[in-house]
Amino acid sequence: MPELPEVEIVRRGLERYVVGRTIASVRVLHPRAVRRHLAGPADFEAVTGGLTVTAARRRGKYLWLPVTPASRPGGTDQDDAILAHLGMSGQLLLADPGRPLTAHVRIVFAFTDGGPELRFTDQRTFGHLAYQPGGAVLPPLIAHIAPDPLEPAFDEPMVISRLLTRRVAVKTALLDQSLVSGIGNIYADEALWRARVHWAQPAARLSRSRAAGIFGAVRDVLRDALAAGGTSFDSLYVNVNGESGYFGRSLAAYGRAGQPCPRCGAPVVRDRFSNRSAYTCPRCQRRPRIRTTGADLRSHST
DNA sequence: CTCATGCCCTGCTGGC
DNA sequence: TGCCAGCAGGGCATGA
Repeated sequence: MPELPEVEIVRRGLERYVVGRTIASVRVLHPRAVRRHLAGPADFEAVTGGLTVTAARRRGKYLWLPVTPASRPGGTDQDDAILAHLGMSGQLLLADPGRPLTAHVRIVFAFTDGGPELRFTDQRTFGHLAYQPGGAVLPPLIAHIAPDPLEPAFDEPMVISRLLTRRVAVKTALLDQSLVSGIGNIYADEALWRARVHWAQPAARLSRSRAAGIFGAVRDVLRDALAAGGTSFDSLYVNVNGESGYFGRSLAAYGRAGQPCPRCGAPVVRDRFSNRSAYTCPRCQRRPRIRTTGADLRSHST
């Protein structure tokens, strides 16, 4: 559920409320939450205790906190980092230390100032944290994650060139985090709706200008969602203070099967798309005559 | 390298 | 009322 805008909202909360503070102790309450920290939960607790958080960074849907020994404030590019991915239902919530733990709290960070704890809460446990030595600039675990459309390193002409070699559906390519990061099911559908391109359009059959239109729409929808505080369907996605965003009411296609397209009024259609869903306006987004291979060939309207 | 598939996980919903 | 199937879905391992 959390995609780039939602993760960025969380990052800003961490920047405001956690950066500059020193971790006193860490408790891992569920080992799965640190499954990618190969040395295990006890090691995660041991290595993170006593460190000062110097920044809050993000690429795509990943975020990380560069840390430095409390004795050496400031931080350098060689510092380590605590990497986080929220998965489907992960939250990083501030809570006063006296407050009882809510359901699904997986990791608790307490700070030396005695102020609010940081609690990694995750119902479905698809999210995870890991300690990344030398990961301050770019954690090794995410070296394969491509720049996202809102960062300076995003090279649109290069990404379009790569996109145009893919024979999969354009939506499949947009969801490939090694091509472009930060886009999930919601914003892929919303961007394609804005660009008037059908999800099943083979990427390689797009014109370069059409592809540029898609990335323009991607940037627009990500920025709009960010300005609205992100998309929340329920209490699963919230910022560090537990507050919901309100972009959900601005969605044009995603989750709106049977409801009128805001542009032309035709009922939005839901298709099966590799064990997920794809929402399109059947009038604004014409289905390609030639379909792509594999799962896309077998997809069908419901 | 590209592409497809299955798995991880819990809570909610709808059908019977 | 209870049970179960289906759905939500990001990322990674695996195999072709």
